[in-house]
Amino acid sequence: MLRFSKKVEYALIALLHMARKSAKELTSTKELSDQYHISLELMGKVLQSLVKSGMVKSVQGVKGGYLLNETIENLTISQVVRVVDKPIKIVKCIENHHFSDCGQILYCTIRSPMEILQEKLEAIFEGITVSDLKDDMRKNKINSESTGIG
Amino acid sequence: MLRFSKKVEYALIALLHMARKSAKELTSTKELSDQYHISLELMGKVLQSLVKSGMVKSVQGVKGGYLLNETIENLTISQVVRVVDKPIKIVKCIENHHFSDCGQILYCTIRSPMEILQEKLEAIFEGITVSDLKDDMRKNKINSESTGIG
DNA sequence: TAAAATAAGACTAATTTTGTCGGATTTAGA
DNA sequence: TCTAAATCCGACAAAATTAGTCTTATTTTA
Repeated sequence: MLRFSKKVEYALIALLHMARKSAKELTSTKELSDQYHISLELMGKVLQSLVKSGMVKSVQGVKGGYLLNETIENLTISQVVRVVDKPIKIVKCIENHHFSDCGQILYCTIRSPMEILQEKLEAIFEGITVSDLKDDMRKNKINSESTGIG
Repeated sequence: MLRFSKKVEYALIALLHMARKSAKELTSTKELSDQYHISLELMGKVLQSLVKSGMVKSVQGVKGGYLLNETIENLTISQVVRVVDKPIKIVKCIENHHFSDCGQILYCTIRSPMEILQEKLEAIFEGITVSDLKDDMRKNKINSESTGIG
């Protein structure tokens, strides 16, 4: 229906992988690339954007690698998507108010409701942390349903 | 962050347009194409898939056109997306259980949580009808937040 | 019969996503 | 000090998806 990019998948896999290690243990690009069959270069780039965003720290040189800089409870899916992809909107016309992309005012019959939908989606992505992924989210499922957060 | 295809946009615009007319008044492809600056052929194709799905009826020949077949309260965004796009999943590996696309079992560290996320997203799309779009969803916003439906 | 409309499939173009390549920098260890 | 293994980074290329076009057929009103 709507799909995450590979970059997002790879980022989540990498973060989860690191989260499952001890706090000081490094993870290399090659290790992730081998274990999950991901292109070394692509995996590297994704990790580099995670570094830029401050989510992970890098250690350069031989025996270098990456480690989490944040507690995984603080890392939301929303942040990850924003960091490795562009912060794309559900429809183009709500992106930076590009009215020029709309044929005319009437085109925007759906604009306002789409903005609200966008907020709802973001609320979901902000409500899920990497920690939830680690726990498989299952044990939180009933709870989140009853609270209406998801 | 995640984007609807143009087809989905066009379908929603078309359905909304029809919903704002009287029940028996026809809407032609040209009318929509002109008013919203949408390619005639593309708009036509989208309308044809709406017909196939039973959401709208078509009347052929001169003075033909389309009209809603369902009450807009019954038409959810989820249905519209499924009809004009493929029912794409948030990650590929939960689509028809294509395990072959996963490098290995461990690749799927994120599979199970993604399935749950998928369910949450679908719940949102199923919770919004074309009728909500017509009403601009604003008046329903506070209500839906408190009920947790959105 | 002509014109205006839907129906439908094949094809092309544009865009986005995904992956590759080449080289630069950093650093541990022999 | 040299080498190897790692991060870093930008440009490029390939693949996949999306968007749009073209052509032709069919339907139906006037």
